[in-house]
Parts: sequence; structure tokens; C-alpha cells
Amino acid sequence: MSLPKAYEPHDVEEHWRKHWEDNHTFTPDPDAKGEPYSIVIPPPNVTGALHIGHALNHTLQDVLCRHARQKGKKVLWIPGTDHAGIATQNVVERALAKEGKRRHDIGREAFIERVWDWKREYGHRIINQIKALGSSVDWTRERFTMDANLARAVRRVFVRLYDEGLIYKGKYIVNWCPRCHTALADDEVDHNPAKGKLWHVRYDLADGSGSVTIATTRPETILGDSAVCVHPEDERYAGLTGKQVVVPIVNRTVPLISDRYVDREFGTGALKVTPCHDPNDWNLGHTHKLAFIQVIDDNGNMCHFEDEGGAAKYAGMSREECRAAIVEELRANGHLVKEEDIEHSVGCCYRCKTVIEPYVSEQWFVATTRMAPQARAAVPELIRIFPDSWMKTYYNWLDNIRDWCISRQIWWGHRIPAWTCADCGELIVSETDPAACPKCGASHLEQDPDVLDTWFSSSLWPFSTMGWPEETGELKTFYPTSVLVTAFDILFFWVARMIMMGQHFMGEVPFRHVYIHALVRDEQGRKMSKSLGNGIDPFDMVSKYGADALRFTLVALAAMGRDIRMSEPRIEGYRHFMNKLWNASRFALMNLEENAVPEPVNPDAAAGLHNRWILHRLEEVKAESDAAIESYRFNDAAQGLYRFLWSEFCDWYLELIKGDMKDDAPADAKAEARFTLYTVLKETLVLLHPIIPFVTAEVWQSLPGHAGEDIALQLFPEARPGCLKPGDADDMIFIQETISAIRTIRAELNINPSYRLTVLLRPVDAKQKELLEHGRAWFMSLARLENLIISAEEHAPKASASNVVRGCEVIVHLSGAVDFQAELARLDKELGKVDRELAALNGKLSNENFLTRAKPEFVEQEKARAADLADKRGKMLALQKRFREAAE
RNA sequence: GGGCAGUUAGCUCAGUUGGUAGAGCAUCGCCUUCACACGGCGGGGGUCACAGGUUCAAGUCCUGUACUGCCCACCA
Repeated sequence: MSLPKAYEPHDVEEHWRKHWEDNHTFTPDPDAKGEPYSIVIPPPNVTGALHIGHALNHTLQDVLCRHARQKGKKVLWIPGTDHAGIATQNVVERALAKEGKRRHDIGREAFIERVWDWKREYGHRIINQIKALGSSVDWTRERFTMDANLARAVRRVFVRLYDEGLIYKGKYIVNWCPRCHTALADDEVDHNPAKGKLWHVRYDLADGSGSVTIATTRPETILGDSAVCVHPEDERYAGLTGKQVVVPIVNRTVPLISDRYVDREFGTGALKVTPCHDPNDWNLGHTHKLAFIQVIDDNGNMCHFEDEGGAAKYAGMSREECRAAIVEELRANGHLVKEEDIEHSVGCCYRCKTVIEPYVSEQWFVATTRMAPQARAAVPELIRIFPDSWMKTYYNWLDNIRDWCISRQIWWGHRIPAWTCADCGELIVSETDPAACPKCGASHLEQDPDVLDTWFSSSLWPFSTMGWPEETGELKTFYPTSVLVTAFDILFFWVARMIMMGQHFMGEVPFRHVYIHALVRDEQGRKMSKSLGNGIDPFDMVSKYGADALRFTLVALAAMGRDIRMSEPRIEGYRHFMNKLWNASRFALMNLEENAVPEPVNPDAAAGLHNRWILHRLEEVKAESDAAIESYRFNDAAQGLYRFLWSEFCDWYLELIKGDMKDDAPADAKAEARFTLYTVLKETLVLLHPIIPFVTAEVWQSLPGHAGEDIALQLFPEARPGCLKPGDADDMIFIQETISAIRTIRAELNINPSYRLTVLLRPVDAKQKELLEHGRAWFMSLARLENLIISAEEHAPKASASNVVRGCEVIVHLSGAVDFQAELARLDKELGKVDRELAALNGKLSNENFLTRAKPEFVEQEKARAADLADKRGKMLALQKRFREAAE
């Protein structure tokens, strides 16, 4: 079987994607043997597109899953998508807007149908993108957060929590988007800096004894004031608390209170309190039992209120109009003391950028304050977070948690399973749609119009996807999942809530590990975003460089706890690695007999030093890459394999066996090299497969004896402890160092690479001599020699260039026009290095404290090094002297 | 304001119990050597942000400073 000269990913990937899907390769049997290993995918927005962050997220999970399969585990990786309430609704609303319609024009049912249409049309796109990356998910278990089964789980959870008092309905001041007509979670509000005005307004004391000046950016809320508040220790206002003040315009008499919340430094140190229209004032209103006066409605307009002081004229105005009008009135009646410019931040709807309005309304809540302690206690005993620096962040959030507002005033999502009886007002919360009021029997029931926050269904994802509330085999086998892989930005919305729900409904945490990976940034370290236009589309990259190149890049850069800076040239660079692997494999195939598995030899007893060396290194690399993946050090795994394959296997091993592969080479040497080549390549392919599944799959099935096989089903190679031979490996490295020394001399003296040199090696002892003799053929080919003399008795000719490697003098005969200057410069440079190192070492060794207090074995090691260097220095000085004489 | 990271070669970054500072890319020189020019061989390049401290020994541990980035809270 022959492979094309350069790796072309496109067809290869297409073939294997289809193969894996058609064969249900990644559908586990829950009853099979083996330890279970499971992951649920963090479901991306169904109508979105995967960005590079998803590509990283999915690639890391895929590495873990493929690796776990290799370790004999039964692996379940569940794919799916999220309905993403507000985001999706917005997308569809925008599409409607193009037809000149708004959602209210077509009505709730028709609108929801439109969203489903949209989902059916665009849901495939994201699924195809997951497939393009090569993710080894179980496609037979694909889930969507609005699936019927998941909807059932949502209702079950809602009703149970309601019955237990952990879900309640209450008035609360929420972040309200007057345009979207929905409450927003705190984290759905963007804080944008804005230029505004700070108006200083005088409030007269009711007893006429003076006044207090407050500062506000929102004078329109004066209409809803129910107190003025100062800091209890503020001398400026000492003695005033407890008095009454008169709110301008409405002439309302309200108390002057004190609270430590007030910042004395800001404005005038006196704060007007509007409990219905500011979250902090809401808290003050409750602690000080103030009046709650609503003056702004759900559209952000001034609503109708009691006509105090003729204020009714403001009703119906927008917030902005009213603000201007009130400022004018204050100016006119002399209450406006000062107007100053101020830079402050304004909360805006994260979808539509409308300024949010704090608004008191009826909402549903989950009492997460009560669920938090148990979720907090799960870390780190039951759940380990990697890297553990995120634990503090997790604790910090849970320690400051507030109840979770779960109702959203939109249409797309899980509708709240609560009904109100139109006749008697009874509130009914039920898993199934009730036919009649259980209290009065009437059938005029109105379902709550709100839907649940998207994260509500997401928080059930680890068990809802496995069929809960049924007691399924999946749940029994695969819950809790092994690890959750996610970016830190949803640690709060999602991870903590999954933990709470898992503990509450499954009696067990939803995952054992949480691996928090990096954020992918651009070359300048900026977050990739659509608005900046600096995003790298992962699928452009896949089509240009192949999925493996993209995956390898992401994995190689995924150092724990650090962001990734991504750029296209980097991916292009790693594509070269795919090609290198491809060509190394081509070389192997050319040197193996077609369709014939090499005759096995005992790898523990290989005769060739090069074979013993590469087998030794293979064992080390196996252990290292295994350990690296198991401890989420993805970059270590990728870089270790990169180095082994390129710098050791290709650069040295393949060159070392070329002699063995010649027709006239001894049969046993050829057989041993072939088998070793075959073994090392095969096992390296398996080690690389979790990171680069496609190219490894393609090469694997072209190997003799593996036609038609799927590398995804191969087990992790067994350890061969008998192959670990550090001494032999070191001997091989000595030969490599010696070859490199000759090459360096050649390059630095500008001797043409094709010119065949004569070299003298003067070994320090018989063992070294024997070793060099063993490597004679390698010296001849890899250093391109005409003649090699290995003898301590032989002396260097005067016209020669030299170096010393582990005491062995390496002497290159120079003939013809010798560039004396070049060689002298080279020797000086080399000696300079030795001198500097030796000086540092001698300094250390003459330090009494070092000799007495450092670990003895370390002192010994340093002494040996010093002796080696001194020996090298002496030899080089002698060689230099001889050369100088020749030069004169 | 509270908290968390980071600062190592031109660039992007590794550096796991303190013990000779590394990789990839880029750069320079030589080479169309029969797997690969998406290649081979070789070279140059770093006061490990700064200042102290602990230690025989600090990129690594401690304290402080500066700068950068992020998270949380607040901005009446």
C-alpha cells in the first residue's frame, strides 16, 4: 500500500468521520466490562456556531475520551445542544424584524413554532461542526435541552423544589430590560462606562430648620423617594437623623435616616432613597421599613401615581423626558444646587444594549442560598477542580450567593409549570397540565406566561441526558460523570448549579473532576469576539490545514491555568508535524515488506544499540504521555510526543536504520530493525491518536497486518519494563553527540556537506573504543566520512580541527586549503565556554559551606563534572597548541 | 474597593519536590543526501520585571514594588 507524498487531510477526515458514525464506534455498551468513564458535553447554543473556544473545549474532551478508551474503559461522551433562551429568541426576532414583524404580531404559539423551525434548520450546522473536529461522541445519545425527556426532568425538578420550599415566588427588584420585557440575571447585565450628570438637589427639613442636599444621577426617581439617608458618623448631618424632610416636586414628607451603607465620600454624603427603583435602596427600604412607591413601569416610562404636588403631569413620559423635565422644574423652583459632569457605569441589557431599569416585580426564585453550603462542601473532597486556583473563586462565589431568579419574560424556553385559578386565585404547581382547580374545581386555569432561565435546564444536564427521572442503565453505570471540561466563564452560571442539582436529586455530585481550560485569545491577547472581528473560525482552519493540525495546536498550547494566544501561522506550523508523521510512516512502509508483518524478535534483547535506545525511549514516552493526560497536562503530552517523533524517531532513528535496510545488510540486523521500526511506529501512532485521530487512523490501516482496522479501538500499548535500559540509551546518546561534534566542525569551517571527511577518534578507554567501533557504520553515513580511525595511539595531524566529547578527542583531518583563522576562532569560542563553566564550578567547589552542607551525592556529581571539564580543557589546549604550530 | 493570575530568547510559551535556563516559530549559514524543502545539518540569541530576604545553592520558596490581564462588588 502506498501513500501520497504529502498528507492531504480532506478525504481522509471525511472517510473516518463517516466510518466512526456509521459503525457506532463510540456507542458504549453499559453492560460491557471495564471501568466506566463519562463526560457530558457543555451544550453549545443550538442556533450558534462553534468558535475556537468550543474547538478547544471539544478537543480536550476528545483527548480524554479516546485515551480512556485506550485504557480499556467503557466511555460515554454525550453530545447535545442548548436552547439558549434569550439568545435564540433574539436571533429569531431579528429574522422576524426583517419581515417587518414583531413577535407579538404573530403570537406566542406561532413564534415558538418559528423558533423550532429555526432550530431544525440551523441545529445541523453545529452538529456538523462537532463532527468536523472528530469528536468521538456517541451520536445515538444526542440530546437537546428542550427534548421531551429533558422537559419532563425540568418539570419534575421544578415541582419537587417547589414542594420542598426551595422554589418560591416573590417580589424582588430585578434588572429589567424595558425593551426585551424580561428580567435579567446579574450576569446578563453589561456595565458600560457613560458620561452623565450628577445633580445636587436641596431637600428642606419639614420643620423649616434647614435643608439637606443630596446628589443623584436619576432625578426622575425623586417622584418615588421615601427617605433620605446619611452615614451615622457623618458630622455634617449629626443631629439631623430622625427629622423629616420634604421631597421636592411632590412635597412628600419622608424620614431622614442613617445607615452605614452610605459612602460619605460620594457626592454630598446624603443619599435619596427610592426603594422601588434601585437595588440598594430596595435593601434600605426593607431594613428601615420605608414606603415602596413605584413610579416607572415595565416599558421604562413614568407610570401613573398619586398626584402629589402636581406630579401627575409626568405620567406617561419616558425616563429620559421626565429626567429633563424634572431638572427644569428643580432649576425653576430653586432646588437645584449644582450640576456636575460625572463618568459612571450604566447597566445595559447584554443582548440589546438597552439601559436596564431596576424594577420590582413578581419572579420565581430558587433558594440557592440554602443549597450553597452543601455544594461548597463538595470541593475538594468529592470534586477536584483543576487547576486548584479556581477553588477560591468557587468558594468566593458560593459564599456571596443570592437566591437565583429563574423566571424570564420571554417565550422560548421551558414554560413554568404553574397555573393560577381565575376563579379562586389558587396557585397550582404541577408536573402535568392540570384540568381543573383542585380547590374550587373551576377549569379557568391560566399558566404562568414566563419561561425558565436557560441555566435551569442546563443545571440538570448531567443526569437529564441520561434519562432521569427514569432509573436508566446509563445513570446506574455512568453517573456521576468523570470530569467536566469547561472554560471558567461559566463556572458560576453552570458548574455550581449543576453541583447543587446533582446533590439534591441524585444524592451525588455530578462529576469527580472539573477541568477549567484556558480562554482562547488572539495574538495580542484580546478575547476573540465577533465585534472585534479577530476571531479565528475553527472550520476555516479545518478546511485549510486539517482538523488534526488544529487539534494538535490547541492541545500543545493548552497549559493549565493559562490563556492561549492563537494565530493562524501557528496552526500552519503544526500542520508540518502531520506531514512529518505521514512521511515517516511512508518511509516505514517502504522498508517493510508489503502486507507482511515483520517477524517478531524479542525487544528486551535487541542486539542493535540503536534499537535498544529507541525502545527505551518509547517506554519513557509511553509513561510520560499517559501520566500527562491523566493529570490534564495536555501540553506536556503533545510536546513530549512531538519531540519524540520528530527529534528522536525521525532525526535519529530512521537515519540509524537506513544501513540495516540495505539489500546487502545482515539478515538478522534487518529483521530486528524492521520489527523495531514497526513496533515503535505503531505504538507512537496509538499514543498520538487521542490528539490527532484522523492521520493516525489512516496510517494505521495501511500498516501491514492492520488493513481495515480502526486505531480508535486499539488499547494503550502495554508497558515493556524489560526495554528500559538507561545505560544503553546513554551509550547511544554518546555516539549521537560525537556525530554532532563532527557535524559542527564541518558546518563551522564551511566544509561542504557532501565532502567526505577523514576523522580520528581517540577514546578514553577500552569500553569507549568498543562503543565507537559498534557505531562505525553510523559515523560513516551520518557524519559523511571517507575514513574513520578509532585509536588512542594515533595522534592528531597538525592540520586538523578538533573537539572533545566525554573525554574522547574528535579530530577532523583538514586537507587542502585550511582556514586557520576559522578553526582558531572556533577553538577559542569552545575553550571560552569550558573556561566559564569550569570557573563557576571551581568557585562552588572551593566554597567550604557547599562542601559541608550540600547533599553529598550532589557534591560528588559536581566534582565529577569539574574533573571532566578540566580534562576536556587540557586536551583542547593541547590540540590548540598543535594547530597553532601548524598555522605558523 | 476586594480577589486571582501573569512578567523567562525577536514572538508564543514550557520549566512537577530549589541543584549546569529549554521548546516551537522567527532569524543567520550550508545543503535539491534515494520518507519528508510542510525537509536536513549547524549557528547566534536570555542579569528569568525590579528590590530585599531565606539557603551551600533561587526562574523555582518568602516579603515588598512596578507593570499587564482577568474576576467580583460598587459607582446614589
